[in-house]
Amino acid sequence: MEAYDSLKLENQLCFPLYACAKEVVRRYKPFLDKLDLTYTQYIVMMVMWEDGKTNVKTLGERLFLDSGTLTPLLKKLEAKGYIERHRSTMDERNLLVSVTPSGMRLRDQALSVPVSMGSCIQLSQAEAGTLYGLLYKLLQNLEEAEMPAASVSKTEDE
Amino acid sequence: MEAYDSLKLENQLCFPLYACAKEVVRRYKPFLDKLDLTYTQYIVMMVMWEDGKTNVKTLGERLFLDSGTLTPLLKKLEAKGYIERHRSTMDERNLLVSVTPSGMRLRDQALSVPVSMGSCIQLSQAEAGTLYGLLYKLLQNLEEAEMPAASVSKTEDE
DNA sequence: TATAATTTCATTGCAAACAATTTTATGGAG
DNA sequence: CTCCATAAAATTGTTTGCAATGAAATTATA
Repeated sequence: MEAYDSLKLENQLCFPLYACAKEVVRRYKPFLDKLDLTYTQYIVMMVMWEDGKTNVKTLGERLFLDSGTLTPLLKKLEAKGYIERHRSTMDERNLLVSVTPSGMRLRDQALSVPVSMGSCIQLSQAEAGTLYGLLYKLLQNLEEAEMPAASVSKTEDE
Repeated sequence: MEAYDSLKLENQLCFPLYACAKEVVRRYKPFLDKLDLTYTQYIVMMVMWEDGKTNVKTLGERLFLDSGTLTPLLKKLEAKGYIERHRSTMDERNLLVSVTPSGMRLRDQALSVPVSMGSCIQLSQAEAGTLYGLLYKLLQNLEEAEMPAASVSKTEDE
């Protein structure tokens, strides 16, 4: 047990998490290219297909993205004709985002994407379920922990 | 069971993976700021601390990064004085990267980072182990699957 | 009601990340 | 030795991603 073992890449949980996410998104690209979507645009469209209409704030909360990322991305989706952006008349601070008919048609083409990706993942139902559960648990833990105090002195772990 | 259920965000494995990775990296920021490192620079330094000397290709294979990402990043680390970059005299295509004494001193400051992050993650030893195993399994599956067959129709020549 | 605080989105600046291309170097095949 | 394929980095261009800040609308409060 060396003094610096905790700094070895293989002892990190975050690294396979980081690498996996990156590689999975990269695997999506060939399939999403056919829809003229990037991965982030794809998950935005998934919310749009489900909800039909929302605003930037709600979208950001669901996807863990902020307006700095969403604003230019939504403009691109609008330019492609998949969504529309309008200010709410009730509260003009809100930007309402809604799917267009063209955007809804895209949904049918997108149906093949999860199927194609499933064959890349190659995990059993049980493994995928376990992974899914742990990731959402971690996501929840992170939210509860808020942002680190940056001046954390010494926390003992078991 | 709707026809479009497979396109629901909550039925995706990739989304919590994507969101988790992003949020975890974000939680690193306050701690890494003290070392004047970004997350990607941090994992590069982890390899440098372990290996002392390597080249861009090997670094990229370990971290799943290409030269387009590494080249500017390594220049920044060099500007900070943590590493040095030199062409190999044996094969001038290779760029050798080595850690400086200043870079090695950084290692001691970095020791607190995994400790601090552990308290954000909040998973039991068993859960972390399961997650770790599944992520590496997925990573391996992705590598074996190569890039999706979307446009791979090349006949092999001898 | 005037103004202060909050909310919502947009903007700016910087650092990834990667595909595609280019540059330079090496290693054959003839 | 010349020509060509391969290999390793670097470069270019586009899209994320986020912190920090700004602008406009709304709400709360004195």
